[in-house]
Amino acid sequence: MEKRPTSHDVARAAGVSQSTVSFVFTGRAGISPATRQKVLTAAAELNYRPNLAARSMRTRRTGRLAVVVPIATLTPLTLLPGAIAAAQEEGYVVEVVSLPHQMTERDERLAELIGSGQYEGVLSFTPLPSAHAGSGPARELRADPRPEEGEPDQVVVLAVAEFDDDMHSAGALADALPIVTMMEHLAAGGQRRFLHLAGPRDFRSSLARREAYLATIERLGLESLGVIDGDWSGRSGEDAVNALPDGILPVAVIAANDLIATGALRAATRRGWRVPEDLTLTGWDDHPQSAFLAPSLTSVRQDRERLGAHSMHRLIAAVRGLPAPPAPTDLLRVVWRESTGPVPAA
Amino acid sequence: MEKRPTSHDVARAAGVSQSTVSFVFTGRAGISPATRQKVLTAAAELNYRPNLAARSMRTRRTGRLAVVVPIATLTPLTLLPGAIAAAQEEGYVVEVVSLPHQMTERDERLAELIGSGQYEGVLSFTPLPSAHAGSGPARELRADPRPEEGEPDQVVVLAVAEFDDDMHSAGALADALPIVTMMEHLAAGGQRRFLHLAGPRDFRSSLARREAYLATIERLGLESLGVIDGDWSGRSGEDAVNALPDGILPVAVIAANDLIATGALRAATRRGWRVPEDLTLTGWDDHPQSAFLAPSLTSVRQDRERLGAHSMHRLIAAVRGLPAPPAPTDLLRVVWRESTGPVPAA
DNA sequence: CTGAAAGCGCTTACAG
DNA sequence: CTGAAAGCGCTTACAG
Repeated sequence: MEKRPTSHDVARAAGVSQSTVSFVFTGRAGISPATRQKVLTAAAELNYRPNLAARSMRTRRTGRLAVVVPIATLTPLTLLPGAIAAAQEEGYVVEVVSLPHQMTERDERLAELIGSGQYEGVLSFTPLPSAHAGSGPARELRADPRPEEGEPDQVVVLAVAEFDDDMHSAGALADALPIVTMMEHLAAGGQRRFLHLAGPRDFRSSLARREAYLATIERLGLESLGVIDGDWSGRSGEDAVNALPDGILPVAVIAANDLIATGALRAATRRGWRVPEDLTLTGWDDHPQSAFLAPSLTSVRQDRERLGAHSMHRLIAAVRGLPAPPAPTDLLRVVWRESTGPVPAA
Repeated sequence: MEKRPTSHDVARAAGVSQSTVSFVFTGRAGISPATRQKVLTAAAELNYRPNLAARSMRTRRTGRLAVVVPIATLTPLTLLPGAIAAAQEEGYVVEVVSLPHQMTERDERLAELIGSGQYEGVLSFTPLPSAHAGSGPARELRADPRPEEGEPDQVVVLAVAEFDDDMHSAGALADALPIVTMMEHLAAGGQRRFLHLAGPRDFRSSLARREAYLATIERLGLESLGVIDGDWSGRSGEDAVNALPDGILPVAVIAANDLIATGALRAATRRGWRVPEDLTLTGWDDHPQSAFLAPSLTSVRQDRERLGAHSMHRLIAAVRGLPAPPAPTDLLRVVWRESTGPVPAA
């Protein structure tokens, strides 16, 4: 195993100075095509690649971004492929850092990360402690670009707490719009009585769905049996439906996610309620299994790849001091299935 | 925003030479406790942190590992948290790199990655092209440690194609053992007729389950209706059960994963077959929804966090030239539920 | 259009 | 036990 060739080696082989080699590789203007070609040929021959540590030392730019993920939750991981691909396209490398669960440790680790000088930006898939919101060496960005020029040492920290800010900025309740769509469809089909199996109150996505439900009940003059709080789990859906009194059928159940809906379906089946004749049911997330339940579950599909890519583009824009890119639209789509009766024409 | 302090700044503040500061931070022996303390105090005051790019340039070690994930598949992502945490504990930083789907592009990108000099090791969650197996600047390691000393420039590339090698090395069929466990239990309960809904033949995990199924049929002298190939999808499970002739009940269906099992359950329900009375059913993966199907699905739970951690430890051992750590055991556990009848006592 | 030279912040023999 | 000095491989004014 020989030593890696350096720009000096390339320079010698090409018969030019070392700085010329550097100029070629940094794409600086003013190198004659002939020289450029000589350098490139020599470099290819030697299998030369610039040493990025050395470059980073001079430029004081690392080209690295960190993505912070909570170790316990897997859901945010599904955003990773899109985010990573987006960063790679922009010439960044992304490191995934997992944060401890315990609050104080977590804050420490995060502070260390931000202060390490290793990253130009940090994207958090988990809510940030308030200490990092707008103070200290880091700033939490919402939508505004970096205000000042010429301070590449500033680390941009961006929390993507479920992308709520962005989605909300795209129009009130935009992120819960499918709830409205589904309810309107069911109401048009004759459903008058609704029930919402909600997620936890401390998730903004959960709150948005709840609000969309309530607003739609109000607007369309429907009857609501209420909102039953849950914790995203199948158990909470099952318990909720088991606790329902007899004689409330027919009812349209709007669950906050597929897991809750699956639990609800299980309970309804056990009680001998027919779906969709007695009870219609909708979920959210479109898990792979949902299409194969009996009956198959109407749900909402999210383009998580585009969502991940968008969040990364937002971070990179902030790092570069550019305005935030527009939030993507059409990320959500209702997938109609048997649990809501006849499938409407697309 | 001031400049980051350097070791010179710390030296000046502590009244020692710059090399002494370096010695303290690299943990070199032979620094008096008093001096050490002075340096540490000054460093803390200035909020000094060694510049890792500079260090990396001198030491020629990057402290960075890459994890390669196929962009389209999310399953391997569930191994990430464990792998990342393990690397962090060992003092490495891990970058996640997504590979293009197209074969030739993919190989190029991988070669570039390996040759980039940026990583001390590469862990692949996707099978590697054969070109990288044992030739070129990279080596694919299976279980043997790095043979030679003193060549830190060598990049260790480790493919974790479903961890098959490792699992197999832990004992033949160890990774499909739960299939045996489940079949023995069902046979003990009186089931004589079995059917296997398999996954694709080009997955080693799928093959192992198939072999375990066939071997157990043979060993216990059971009747097998055959093995029906599938593609891991719910559709393949649904189609398989729909295509079954009448009059084969009772039958014990062993599905290669939960998705196939969910499709099979749907079809069985549609045909009016009672589960578990007429047909018992098992899956694999223990998806969150599986516990809330009606009936709930017996499945196999994998400790993916430990699996991810193990693969990372294996890579790190190889990078350091140490022997491979022993493969973890007890990573798989059968979760008994309604779809196989009365739950056995734990 | 090209080159000589300084310097980014460290580590590490080497000398004391 | 501590320090002066070389050098890792680059980028970038500066001079020609």
